[in-house]
Order: sequence, then structure tokens, then C-alpha cells
Amino acid sequence: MTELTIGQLAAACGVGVETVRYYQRRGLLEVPDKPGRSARPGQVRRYGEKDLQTLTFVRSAQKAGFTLSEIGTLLELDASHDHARAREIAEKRIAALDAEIRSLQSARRSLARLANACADRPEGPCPILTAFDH
Amino acid sequence: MTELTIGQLAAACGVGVETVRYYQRRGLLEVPDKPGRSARPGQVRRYGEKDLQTLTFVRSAQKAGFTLSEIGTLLELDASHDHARAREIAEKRIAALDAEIRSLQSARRSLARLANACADRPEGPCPILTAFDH
DNA sequence: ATAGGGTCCGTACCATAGTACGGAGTCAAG
DNA sequence: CTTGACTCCGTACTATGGTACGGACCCTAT
Repeated sequence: MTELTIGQLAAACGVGVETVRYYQRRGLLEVPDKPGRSARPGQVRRYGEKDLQTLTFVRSAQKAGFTLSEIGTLLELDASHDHARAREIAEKRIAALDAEIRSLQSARRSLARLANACADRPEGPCPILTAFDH
Repeated sequence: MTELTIGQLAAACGVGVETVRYYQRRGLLEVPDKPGRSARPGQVRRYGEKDLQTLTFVRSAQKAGFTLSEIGTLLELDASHDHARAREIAEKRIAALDAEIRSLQSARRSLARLANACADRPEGPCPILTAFDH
């Protein structure tokens, strides 16, 4: 039985407490009831396995480049077991990632070329600074 | 002699007028004097070749992933012909681009794997939605 | 000379993803 | 039973890169 405080939950996923609260405000994470009279003394909210999973999901999905609002959608699809839509979203994200990767690679190539040109030519106008000019 | 209005300048670089003004506020672009008494009637500011080049530079550098404030620095280095610092910044950016590319590629790989798994298995829990859960 | 479009300028607002703050309450250890 | 750490909650603020608005003015064509 994992019954974490918000701070422990946050620490378990390497985020700040404020970030957890922010996700709650965004509706990504539930705000558990305080164990009012049901389960003993507690006046602070307790978080369980489910919350830990959701928070981990959010962080992982962010690493895959999903925005928090896309992640919200994915969580809904998870709740409704909507397979097809989830794959659709994943494939859109893959396409977007491909485009991003291509564009970063092309930027990287031209920048590397410029930096080399600059290293080769310590005198005169800097190629890095002039190359973008037209 | 290119003597553009702000709207023409913006259009020439495919940005909005408000964006040009924003760059001016950020100090990336100069606000030319109105041709008060010097050059005839004009009460609207006119932009020349230099502004066009600077604006083009800003947009190109943005594509290479520089932030506007890095771009501001580059423009200063351009003005002071500071070769070495410009290359230093470029090399930092290349390293950052490499890191970004690697991380996007890894995200892309796991997402693609998940989407495939999902396509292969139209029944049961969706791998995309469960894979991030731990 | 008047209508329309464009410019000028300040200020306010947008989305994204948080971070910070402050006061009150709670909890566990000494 | 007090101290110190943590929680709760709302509100405000941050950075980044713009976008929108509104009134006044200018400029050009008819």
C-alpha cells in the first residue's frame, strides 16, 4: 500500500510539488479526498499507485513531445479504452517528430558548416554572422 | 534604393507588422527616424536594405534554434566583429541541437514501436497508453 | 475633399509550462 | 508541547514569442 503525501509523490517522479498541483489544476491528475472521517485521522491528501502511474505517464509522454493538452486527451482515451484515436494521435506525433528532427538536422548542418568556415578563416568578416543575411 | 514601409518590410520576410514592432521593442531591429525635415514629406518611417538584412538574419537564426536573446547577442557581435565569441555561441548551439536531435530520435523510436504494437494488436489494452505507466 | 488603407504607439492579452509567495493548518519528533 | 517541516490553497509572477486592440494620424486615389 503506497500512501504518499504530495511531496513524496512529486519526489518519486522528480518534479516539484508545485508541478503536481499544476497538473491537478490542468485536470491531468486527480485531487484525492482528504481522509475526512472515512479512513482515520489525516488532514492531508494521500496519493496512491494510480497517481504515481499517471504522473509517470505525463512525464514520459512529455519526453515524447506531447503537450500537456495532448496528454490530457491521451488520458481520456485511456479511460475510455479508445484504441484507434490513441494510435492516430501517436502517428501524428511521430510525423511531427520527424519534421522537427529533419529541421534541426538541417539547422545543425548549416551551423556546423559555418562554424568550420569561421575556424578556418580567423580574419575578415565572420561567416556565421554574415551567412544568415540573405 | 529600397525604401520600405513597415508593412512592406514585414511582408518581405513573411512576418506580421506586429512581429517587426516586437523585434524593435526587443532591440533587435532599429526604429528608423521619420524623415522629419531632412528627406521630404514623410511622416511614416522607412526601412532600407540593412533592416531587411537584419530581419532576415533574425528569422534564419531562429530556424537554427537560437532564442531571440541569443540572436541579440549575435547582432552585437556582428557590430563589434567579435569572431571568437560568435563561434563559441554557434558551437554551443550545435551541441544543444545534437542533444535535442538525439532526444527526439529516441522519443520517435519508442513512439513508433508503440504505434506498431498497437496496430498489431487491435484487441486488449492499448500499448501506447500503458507503455508510459512505469 | 473624402474614403480607404496603412502607419504609429501604447497597452493589454494569448498560450505554454511552470515557479514563487504567503498565511493557515497539520504532523511527527524531541 | 513546542519546533520545524510539510501541506493546503489561492493568487501572482516568470519566460518565450508573439498577437490584438484602439484611437490618432498619414497618404493616396478617385
